[in-house]
Amino acid sequence: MNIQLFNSMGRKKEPLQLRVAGQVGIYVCGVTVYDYCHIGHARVMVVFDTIVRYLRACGLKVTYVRNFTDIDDKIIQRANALHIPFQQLTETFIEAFQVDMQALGVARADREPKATDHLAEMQQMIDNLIRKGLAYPGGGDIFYAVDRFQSYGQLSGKNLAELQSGSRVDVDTHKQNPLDFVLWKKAKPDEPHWPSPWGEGRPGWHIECSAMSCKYLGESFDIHGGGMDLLFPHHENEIAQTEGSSGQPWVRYWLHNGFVNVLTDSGEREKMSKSLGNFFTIRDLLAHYPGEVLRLFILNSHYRSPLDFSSELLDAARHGMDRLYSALAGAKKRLQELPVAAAAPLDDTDWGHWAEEMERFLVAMDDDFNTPQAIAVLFEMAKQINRLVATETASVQEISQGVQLLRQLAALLGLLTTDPDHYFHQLTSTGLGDADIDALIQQRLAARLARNFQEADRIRQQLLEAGIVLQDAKEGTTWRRS
RNA sequence: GGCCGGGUGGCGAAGUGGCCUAACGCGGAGGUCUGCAAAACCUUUAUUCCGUGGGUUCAAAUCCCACCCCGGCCUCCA
Repeated sequence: MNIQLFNSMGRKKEPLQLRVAGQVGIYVCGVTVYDYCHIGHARVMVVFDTIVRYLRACGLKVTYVRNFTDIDDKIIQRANALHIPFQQLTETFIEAFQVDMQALGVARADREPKATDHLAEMQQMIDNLIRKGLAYPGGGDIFYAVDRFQSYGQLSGKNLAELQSGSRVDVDTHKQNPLDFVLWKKAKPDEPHWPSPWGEGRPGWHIECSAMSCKYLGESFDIHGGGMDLLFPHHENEIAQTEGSSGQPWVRYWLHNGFVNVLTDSGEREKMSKSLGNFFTIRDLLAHYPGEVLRLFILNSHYRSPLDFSSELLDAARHGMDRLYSALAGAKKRLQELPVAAAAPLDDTDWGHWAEEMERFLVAMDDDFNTPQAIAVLFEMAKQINRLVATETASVQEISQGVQLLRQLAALLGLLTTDPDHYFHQLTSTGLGDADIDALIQQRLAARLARNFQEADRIRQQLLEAGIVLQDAKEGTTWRRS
């Protein structure tokens, strides 16, 4: 293992050196559950899912923690607007999140803590901060005093003076410094609230990640991730809270993924976000594209780069995905069945002629998780497999080994996880069932045998209009959705 | 205003000092196969132009300077 990763703290690539050899703790800021997730959320989840898969493939014991923010202003607003208890709202969208993630092939995290289950831990940390003189009460709220935390601004590369001069925040009169942030909010009427030593209220946003990550990963751990927009102020504040409270260095590596942009009607590109209302939900997209296509779309750009979203680009990703599965389909036909991916660790297997491909894939992933380069290796393998499949004299073992490695590497990216037949047959919202399609194929076969090509072409055209593409081969005709 | 990123072919996207006359994918063109197709395969698609202009170097898409443009953060946001 020779992983280099870009640390937002310091803004440069560094070798991954773990606190405890062979073990990694990783915390990723999850979603606020008041609405369906959009493609921007999909990006974070897919990116960190891939990183976790890769770390595990490298033989590391990973503990992955991903939270749900299930109490905040927007949740309260939305729940009030719908006249339902906020828990009902958050449970609905936690459930929706899980469904979406499964479709995207995002594995469950080892821990998926909710903020409202950790009030005690948060209060403990706030109490610590007060006792250490880093937090103070004001108007019933508890604030963090940023200028009492020495290295405030280190992560985002800002200093307090710069921040203040550009501040757009309405200054709360109870704050000692405009940049101070709230740890505990005094309850307002009609808001959910919990008892605390400082009166009824609810936690501020930043404190949950500090409290929960420490609970499940300890007061020091290896990797903390999230979207680029969380870098400031969220992660900056998390550091101030956690290190302020524990007095220890907290996170070793900060990873931030870039944004998904959308093109506006006027052709401008802007960040996709809930507040701008310009988002595409994962759910809507899954109605038109298999989850793996969304994954390929996301991973075909480096995780730190901005990612432009459009349906044309998704179509291109689907064609690319089709190509990979076509190679599998061809090999399956030739081998009669697809080899099962071996359970053995990647490095221990003798991949014969394919050793170079594996090496290139691993080198790409080692370099700050360069998935675009890793994907390029997959496409090159697909091409070689296609070539071998078309060569009468090719070694069956070589094909088999290639397919096995291709699937094993692709699986690290969450790709090629299903059977090609299933892949090509899914999402045919044509009204035609498999049996109908097969019947039409039989009719067409009869017409072809009778050399009635006009009728055969008519049936093919009929199917095409229903979204089905036929592929004639010596062994028979197969179909896939167009 | 401050602070970060980024500008690579028709599109997306790697590459960040010599293997770059620039990976990979999508799209396009021609061909093989096919009754015709589709898929696949072969050939081709940036030939001193890697935003613009300077500079450093034996050598730059890659380093430095200036400029232009785009995006983000500085308020909730993945």
